[in-house]
Amino acid sequence: MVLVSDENIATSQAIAGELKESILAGKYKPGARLVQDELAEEFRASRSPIREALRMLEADGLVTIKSHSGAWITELDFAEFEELYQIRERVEPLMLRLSIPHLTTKLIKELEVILEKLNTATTVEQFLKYDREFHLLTYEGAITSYLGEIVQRMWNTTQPYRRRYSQILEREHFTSAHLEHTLLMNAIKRADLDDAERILFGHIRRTRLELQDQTEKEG
Amino acid sequence: MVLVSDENIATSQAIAGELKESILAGKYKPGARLVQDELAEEFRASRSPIREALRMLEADGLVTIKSHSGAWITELDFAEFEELYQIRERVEPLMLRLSIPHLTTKLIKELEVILEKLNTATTVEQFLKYDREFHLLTYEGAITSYLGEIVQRMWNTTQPYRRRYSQILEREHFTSAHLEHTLLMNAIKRADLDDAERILFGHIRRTRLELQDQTEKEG
DNA sequence: ATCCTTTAGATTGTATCCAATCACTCGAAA
DNA sequence: TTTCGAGTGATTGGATACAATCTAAAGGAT
Repeated sequence: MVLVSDENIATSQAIAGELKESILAGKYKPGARLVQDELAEEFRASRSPIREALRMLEADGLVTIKSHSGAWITELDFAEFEELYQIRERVEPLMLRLSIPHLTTKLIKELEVILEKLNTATTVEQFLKYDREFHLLTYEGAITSYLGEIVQRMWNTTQPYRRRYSQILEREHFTSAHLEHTLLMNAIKRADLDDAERILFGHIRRTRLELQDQTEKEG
Repeated sequence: MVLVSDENIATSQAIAGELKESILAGKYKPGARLVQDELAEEFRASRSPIREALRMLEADGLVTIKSHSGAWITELDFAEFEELYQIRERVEPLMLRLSIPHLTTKLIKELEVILEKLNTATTVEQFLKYDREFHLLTYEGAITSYLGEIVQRMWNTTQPYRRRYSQILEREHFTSAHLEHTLLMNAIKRADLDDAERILFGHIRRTRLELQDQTEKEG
């Protein structure tokens, strides 16, 4: 990502960035409360920038604020998780379509490296990491103002749940994912927009349906 | 909409709400600067809640904040407008699909009343008003957490531009829209999800392409 | 004349203090 | 035993004061 936009980052932004990293890394669990005073002490700042940072994270969907009450790490029930996946099915293929024509050969090589790591991943944690990197990198070419935000936000909020749910999945799932990722990679290299869209749609949809099945089995 | 959620509204929220109304009503033009001190005076409050309100509006996409510099009413160039329409094409049909099964007969009657007004609208301003009401009401049945936000946000940010661009459109456009709205209404009454999705997709897409053509003609 | 640097004013960002609100405990009454 | 209500401590919301930063204008050098 070529970011030149903001030269002078306010501390509220810096705090928001660090907190975001922590949340995505799983330091805070969904539903965990964030107390302004504690955060202020942790970041050696007053509550003002903390409050602003929390608002920014709320916009990212990572934090939920309730007035006069507090801030919590956003928690999704399964219905909400499913909804986000349905949105992803519709939106990410578009993002991919807008991206592919602008992917450089350098970026495509990078994608192949990550795909290799993804296909040889042995732990769930590795799989999650490279899966995220791979997909988000395929969108790198898209020059967008809003779509990118929406997509990132969905990946952010579903992150802890992807971790949780992927432990349920059968081994079969990962081999399907493997095949789909390879097909996707080929479509990208051919710059076949329609095919790439179709594969990605199917990929996300299949994952959603499998999760649905598995969680129903559990009750 | 049945909203019971927040009992005790903070003043920052109240300010955000009022500002939002003003912006959508066209009081501030896209690109206009919002100075915190001036807003504070206008709302008889200090800058703290103003700053929070601006952050909330930023999340709504109505305002753009640049650190150490200021806040402006979000301004879209035509490419961004087009992008939002492309997202709408993908996302709103889904919203409609989720909504239709939960539409009550009372709501459907309401829709027919608005459709009648829409079809007999004589001014662009009337058309815009009833068009917005009609479409958003067709989504009323959808029980969603994120999708609704996304859709509302897109209607919000494109509002001033729909006004601007619809003055360019030929009379032909409005008759097409008329026909599509009627087809959509019928599909909704039949609860034909696939058909409704298809019609809505085409409706949004056609509008986008016509706007593209017209603006290219102008230069 | 143009470009760069400096400087003053305006505006945003942060710290601190006080007020408003919430949540929870404790106690009393049914 | 349960339920309701008052009171208290903790936490968030808002006001004010000060610091940091940006912007634009003025002046000097090339």
